[in-house]
Amino acid sequence: MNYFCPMSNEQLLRSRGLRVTNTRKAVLQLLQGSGKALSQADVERSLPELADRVTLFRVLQAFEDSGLAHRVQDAHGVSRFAVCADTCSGGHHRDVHAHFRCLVCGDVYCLDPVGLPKVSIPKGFKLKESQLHLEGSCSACS
Amino acid sequence: MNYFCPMSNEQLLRSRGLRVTNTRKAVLQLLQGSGKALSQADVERSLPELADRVTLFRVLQAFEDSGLAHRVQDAHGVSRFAVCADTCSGGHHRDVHAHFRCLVCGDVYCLDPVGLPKVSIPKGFKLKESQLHLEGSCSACS
DNA sequence: TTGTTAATGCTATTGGGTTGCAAATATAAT
DNA sequence: ATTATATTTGCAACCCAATAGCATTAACAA
Repeated sequence: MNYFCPMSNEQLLRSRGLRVTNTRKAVLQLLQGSGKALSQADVERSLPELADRVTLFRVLQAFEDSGLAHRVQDAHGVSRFAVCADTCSGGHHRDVHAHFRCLVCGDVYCLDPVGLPKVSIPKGFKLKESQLHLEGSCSACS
Repeated sequence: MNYFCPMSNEQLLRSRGLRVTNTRKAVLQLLQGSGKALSQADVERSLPELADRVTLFRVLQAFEDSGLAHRVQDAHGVSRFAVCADTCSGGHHRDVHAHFRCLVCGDVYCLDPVGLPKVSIPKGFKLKESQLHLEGSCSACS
């Protein structure tokens, strides 16, 4: 069991086959430090002058592709990114993601995964992944 | 009990406080006839020359606002619209929507509402609505 | 240190979503 | 039926997220 996993951000990036760059380290650190999912615009605002918009776009995409972070859409359909909870244990992804969207401030929070409710899927359909989206107001906006 | 409800589209529109126009009738009929949720682009493709883009945008928005249809986002965050299942019984909206997104063709299907799985919401958070998104491949794409 | 491969910056484009305002039209009032 | 009023529509214009192409730069391996 791996109770504590002091892997550095550099190791983390390398373990996913990503080269270590300033931009990636900074964005990864920002995502780790934030308790919520961040949009690209959030990153640009938090780290102005860090890198070009397109670069940030590709960095976030690379994080998703490599399994370092996952993508979730806010109430407006804009992509937000959050580091995966099981970062240390390897590429093992969860099947059911749960998120809470605040309809007032727009913030998106990751919740603990939950069990999939009994749903009857039409014949011939293949289920790959499922997400639960809860909407309402966060503690600050309630 | 209202086992059969032969309300016309015009009555349906009027019952929601919407004026009856050609565009609204056509879009409503299209949504009713389609087994899946349609994006504005889908509507434009199915009914070219029917109306201006902005008008379609507002028609779909009016349908959502009035409770005639509900909005669901596809895998790319684009809004899609589907007529509410309980059209006849009035404005009574369901709390838990379930949808299936096909990751291959992008189609979105409405599923029967399901019970909400037990989720622990952080303190101070207020839950208003919840949606379950299942992703995979539909029968045609499997 | 050098060669190879990946990452970045810049420019430019696409597409969904959106507002403001004037013209057209559905419905209510007469 | 006619007129008055409140909605709806069309058009032009705009914002922003998402992305492709390509030359340049930087990371890493040999």
